[in-house]
Amino acid sequence: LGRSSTSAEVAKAAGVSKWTVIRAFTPGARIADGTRVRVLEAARALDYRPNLLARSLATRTTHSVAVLVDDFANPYKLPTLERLAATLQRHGRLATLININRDYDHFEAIAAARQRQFDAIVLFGTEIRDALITELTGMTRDFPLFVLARESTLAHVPYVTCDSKAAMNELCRHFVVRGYRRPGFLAGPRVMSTALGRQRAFKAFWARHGVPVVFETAVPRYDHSAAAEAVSTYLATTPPELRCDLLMCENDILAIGALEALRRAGVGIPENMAVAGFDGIDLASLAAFDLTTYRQPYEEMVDVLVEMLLGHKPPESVRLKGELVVRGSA
Amino acid sequence: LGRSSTSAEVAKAAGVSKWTVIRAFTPGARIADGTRVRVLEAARALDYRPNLLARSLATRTTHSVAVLVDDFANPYKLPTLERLAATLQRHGRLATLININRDYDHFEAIAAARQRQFDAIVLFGTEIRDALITELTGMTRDFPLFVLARESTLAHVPYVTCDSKAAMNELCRHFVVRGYRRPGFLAGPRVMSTALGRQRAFKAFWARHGVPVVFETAVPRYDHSAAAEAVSTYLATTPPELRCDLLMCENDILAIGALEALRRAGVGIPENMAVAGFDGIDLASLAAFDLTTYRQPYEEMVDVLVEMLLGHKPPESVRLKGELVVRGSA
DNA sequence: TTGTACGCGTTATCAT
DNA sequence: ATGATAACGCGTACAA
Repeated sequence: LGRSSTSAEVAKAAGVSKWTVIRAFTPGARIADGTRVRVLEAARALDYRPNLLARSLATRTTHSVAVLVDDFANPYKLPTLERLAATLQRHGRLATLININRDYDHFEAIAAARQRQFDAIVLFGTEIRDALITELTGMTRDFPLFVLARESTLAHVPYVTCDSKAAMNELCRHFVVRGYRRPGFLAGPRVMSTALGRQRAFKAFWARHGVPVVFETAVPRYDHSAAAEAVSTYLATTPPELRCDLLMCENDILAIGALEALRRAGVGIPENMAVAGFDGIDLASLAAFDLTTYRQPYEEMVDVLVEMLLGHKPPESVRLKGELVVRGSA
Repeated sequence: LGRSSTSAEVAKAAGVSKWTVIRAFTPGARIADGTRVRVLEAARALDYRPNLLARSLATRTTHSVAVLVDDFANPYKLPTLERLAATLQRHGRLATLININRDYDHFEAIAAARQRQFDAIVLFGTEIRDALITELTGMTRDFPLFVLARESTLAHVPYVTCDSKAAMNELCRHFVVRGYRRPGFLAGPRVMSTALGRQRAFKAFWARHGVPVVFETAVPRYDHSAAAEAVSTYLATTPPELRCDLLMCENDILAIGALEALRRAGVGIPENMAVAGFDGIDLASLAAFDLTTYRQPYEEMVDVLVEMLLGHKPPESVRLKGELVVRGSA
């Protein structure tokens, strides 16, 4: 990226040794004010900037973290990525985005991250079995791996997520107050869904209240059309009196798909069937959706994650509380 | 990221010199089959992987590119980022996401990218004056800088965009056929809007047809609520008979905001006012929006960009054709 | 305060 | 085919 000058060149220009140049750029290094000024001038003239690659090779730290993502269909990932990148940047770190897909799996990603000497790896809501993580990280207890927006059952792999239990309790208490008594749940892909624990918390709540969950289904992708299809099928195969009166969806995208199907079928929302989502994506507030949802505290989640990443905070799994957002759909 | 072994360690284990170890990992290097096998065995036992940092220092190429983004409000950026990351990965490159914002401007980003020896920089739809780019890249003609989803007027800075002129012509021909004769345009922030050239192309079309554009306004952010507000104001201050009968919005997010305001005001869509967007985001297809739009060929855009990035294709600015998607809103 | 030697882990090139 | 030397640009430790 453009031939830049080296410390040796600046040294020659300033009439000092290259190590003195390094010192001029090292905060808190013992160097005479006079020479420092002279060096900085020469450096500016030559547009010198320390080569961070060489520095990393020497210091064994790259100040860059790998962020693994496998589902780009959910809009909430965008502001989260934005916040994550910004927060890391504020601390002098850079985030490298690694797309996990059919052609590039977790193995390859982690191998690449190791070879490139990343300081840490963040699994951002990726679908992966915990056993696989253990295998990938080679059983190492101090492998700098963090999970964001998903739970892990591995004690040595800290995660930061939205507290599903607290969220579901708050949502369901609201549903109870509103008089809903025939709850249903629309889940996403099994592995991911399990790691989120939302369905579990949802069922636990109603079980405690002695209310049966009358409908449960899972769609293969976090995709509004998949959700719409599932709901359409449900409506087509279930007479109105047997249907749920409240459909809790695992995330907002699924909820939006559900709304679509209900509207198409002429089912009144929320009179005939209420709908709620999860995440709190920006678009949920549109009148077209008016979606009741639970907002993930993604800003705080990112902040906590980065603190752990930087070692400012001990690496411990954290579940953060979000915020119930009541709108017209439920 | 976990202490990995070095070529020297493998060398000792295999009873050869470290250069022989390197050779075993260098495709097309002259090495005896026997020793190669022996080395690879030792390497596997020690879980050796070449340190890409050291390699980069020696080869002066990092195989990683910086992607600068400043607006995360537009959902179409997510699939584009997904594709960009995936395509680069397929070629052994990694994409580092740099968030441009109030605290971290283009200067800082490009400085960081240079210091970290990125192979190239991609400006992904960022709002920036061309003059500033020249300043940032130090007038260098061969600075590996590319612009995605935006036009640049700098001859030495290649860009890849959706052809605004072709797109607007296609959209407007459709509008003409449908009988719309009072066009209006809702634009985004000025600098960015100019670089997109959509408004210009829109006006040019109607000028050629001798039809005046009866409404033009710009909102300060690409944000649905800003758009809704602007449209509400327009409706409040303009009697129905003076209003445009077609509102072309610079992107889908603005269009969705416009739809919101029109619905709230009880304006019939498309009878009283038709609405069209641009980008072709996934959600535009929802019945709640049913938005006529123009789909950016983001897959192809990314592919072409990466080809240029890798030097497989000469770095030339390209305008690609997208696809008109006619739906109920216009 | 400043200069020197050496190491970080690889690649390129030359000598054997 | 293999080993040795130099170089990539910077950091650390130590000597002057």
